[in-house]
Amino acid sequence: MKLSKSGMGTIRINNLDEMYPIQDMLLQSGQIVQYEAGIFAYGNVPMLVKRNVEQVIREELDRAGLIEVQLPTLQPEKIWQASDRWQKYIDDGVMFTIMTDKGNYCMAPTAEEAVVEFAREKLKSYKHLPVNFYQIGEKYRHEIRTRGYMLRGKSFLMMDAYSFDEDFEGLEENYRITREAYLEISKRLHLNAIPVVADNGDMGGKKSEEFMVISPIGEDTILYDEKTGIGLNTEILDRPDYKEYLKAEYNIDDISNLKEKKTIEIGHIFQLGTRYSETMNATFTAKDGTNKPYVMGCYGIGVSRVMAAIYENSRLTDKDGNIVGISLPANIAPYTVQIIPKVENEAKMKDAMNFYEKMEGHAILDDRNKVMIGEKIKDAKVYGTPFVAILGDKVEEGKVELEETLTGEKQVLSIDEAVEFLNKQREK
RNA sequence: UGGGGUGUACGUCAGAGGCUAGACGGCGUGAUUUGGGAUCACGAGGCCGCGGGUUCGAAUCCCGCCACCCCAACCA
Repeated sequence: MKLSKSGMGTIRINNLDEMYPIQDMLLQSGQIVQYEAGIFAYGNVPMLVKRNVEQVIREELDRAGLIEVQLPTLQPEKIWQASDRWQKYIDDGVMFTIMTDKGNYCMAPTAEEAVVEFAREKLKSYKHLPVNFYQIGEKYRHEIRTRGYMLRGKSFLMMDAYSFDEDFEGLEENYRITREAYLEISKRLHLNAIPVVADNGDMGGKKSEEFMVISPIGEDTILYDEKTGIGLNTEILDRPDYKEYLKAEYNIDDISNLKEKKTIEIGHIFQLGTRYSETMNATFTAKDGTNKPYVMGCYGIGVSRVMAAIYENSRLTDKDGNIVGISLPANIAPYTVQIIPKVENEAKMKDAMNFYEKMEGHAILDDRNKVMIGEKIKDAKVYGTPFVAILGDKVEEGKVELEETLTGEKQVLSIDEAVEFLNKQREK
């Protein structure tokens, strides 16, 4: 991206929101625009960050054997009538509906109905199972209370997967595989997600786990065992038999290690069973020739929420702890480096163009005229590139001064060395 | 949906009955500058959230509404 063509002026950040400083910075610098509570536009960089998050999720789910599909965002009333959730969702007020004289529709708040409709035409025999379909698509929920900018909006990007099995043993396996993939995904996103059993620990029947990332901006609270890394629902302590229960289920006997931690819920996985397949009459032919409802699971990750969490984790501070910018992880940052040439110096400008082209789309070039270099160096902190490269009078020709924004460490490299070094950073 | 907070310029915010509503950024023009948020000059930009009231006079006081934010609740 060339800043001279990006419409960017110079940016000065004022008083930042204490609770969500980075998202406020995105707002003040025009990288996101709020239309009303919970509805945002994404500028180039946040949009690409979100896309990179998607890509990590995609790669890990594909590796785990899930199949990507795309289900409709505009969903007809009839499939919701089939599962008996149309009126419930309207009464709850969470669904955006479109009523026309030729039929009623909703903007997908979730996709259990849509996926059952999708699967029933294909999965007719036990021979076609197991399957786990996933999609990454926009979801719409009329949240009465949105929260934390993009952490909980009315329109948000979600990865939602739905597994289909013959029986509960199959479901257990699909669930286990997806759960493992979730842990890999959270590692690659630099978010240490802890699975927490969501339903009071009543095992058997329907199991569900939330993936919680410890964060001061979290909206939930969990009990975290600092010794074992196990996360627990705070409601567990309300059980009369909690001591025995913790020992039996988690082998925890020292409760003093349990600490309350604020967390962000980035994902949730469920063993659904036959609730949807039965009500929607979606069946397959089993080995014994009888028709049986699918045994289903569903699995969600809040992609835009993950993006927001990554941003809030990427704050750049000065010696006094003031927040001065953003430094994204190199494997998520769409641009690895922001190149700042001295524009008036023709040789440096030529070097910068050369460098920019060799970065093959992974660099921002600050080629704006009439902006002083000092101002550019300051502006370089708001797009979150993990590195800044300065080509000024102080550096000899053919070389760049490369600074890691997070640590402030500087090194002088030739352009080719810098390209190689930066490309390697992205692999991490 | 219960409790709390805030609405004044593009942004952050002053202004607590009195004349033409301010500051600092940002934006525009010109000059001087040019490695860690330059300086000066000039300029554009406001129905002081909306509606009603009190008053000679309201951004300011009163009533109602709306919006946004936060806490609970719910969710990814």
